[in-house]
Amino acid sequence: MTDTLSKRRLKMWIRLLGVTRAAEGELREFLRVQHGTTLPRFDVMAALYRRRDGVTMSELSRMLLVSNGNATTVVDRLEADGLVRRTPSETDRRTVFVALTAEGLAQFEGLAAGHEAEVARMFGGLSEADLDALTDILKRMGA
Amino acid sequence: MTDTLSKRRLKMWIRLLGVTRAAEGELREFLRVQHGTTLPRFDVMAALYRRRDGVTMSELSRMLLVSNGNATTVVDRLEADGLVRRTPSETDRRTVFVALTAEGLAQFEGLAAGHEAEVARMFGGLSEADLDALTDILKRMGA
DNA sequence: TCCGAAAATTTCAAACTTGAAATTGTTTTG
DNA sequence: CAAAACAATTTCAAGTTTGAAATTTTCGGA
Repeated sequence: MTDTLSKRRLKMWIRLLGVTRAAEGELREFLRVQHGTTLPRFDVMAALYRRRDGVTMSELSRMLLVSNGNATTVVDRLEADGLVRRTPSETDRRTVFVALTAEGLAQFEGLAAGHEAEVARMFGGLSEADLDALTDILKRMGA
Repeated sequence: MTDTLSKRRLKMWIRLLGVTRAAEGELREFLRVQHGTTLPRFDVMAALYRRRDGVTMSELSRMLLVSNGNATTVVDRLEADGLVRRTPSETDRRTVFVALTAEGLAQFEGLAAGHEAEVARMFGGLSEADLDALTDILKRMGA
């Protein structure tokens, strides 16, 4: 007796969640042990590294798929640690731009190589064909 | 100029994380709006539904890939709401078994169908061939 | 047996996260 | 123009999550 299509989608989702959580756990441990930082802090810094000239708080929370309130607290902490800077917009007084400080940029560059190596290690079992197939499917899932 | 293999793995991971977080967000909203509950509560109840005769706290946190302390907190709340029951082991006084109560079982059965439908809806764009390919790759990622 | 290692769970502080409400500012529209 | 609608951010309470430490119990070896 084979599963319904709906049940197969559910099982796939459970497996996807398992893989993702396991990988997140390994990255969290890597960041904690090797660099004394956390995944949410890394995520914010990575987003700011990708958009070097600064993003608004709203853009940031959309990029990371977290709530505005969450972005505020993580940025608060990074700002208190001098890794990130808030700059009010000249043209719209509601808006704030966030960007890495020089110190934040330096710290992130120290993290990024290790992070990439860790990800490559975790998914080292995937061939290039696997990567192609997976990326293609994920693109369609995102749409 | 093509990416290194390592960079391609990183991009795949970022995409994977995005898809997973977006799907989690939709499920969270579904559970909140339609059923007044949360994802962590659902996850615990689903694990207990799958292992109907009960699991230890340690098994539970291993199944969900969360810390022991986290499992304790969520189970505490579910227990206070009468949806879950703790039973001390007869043979090992360190061990506690957790199981759904009748009320918890009934509530979960009301949730599960909607949850499955929601997952099926989110991933409706995937063909059976996609599901096969994805499941195969995810299995190898887990190992 | 007795003791130290290991195991199961809880406790705890700190951080993270959400979603709603509050605040402040901008834009649209009657 | 004034008011209402809309937008960006922060604040807040409640819940979630982690990782380490504490507690209790079991187990293995001298």
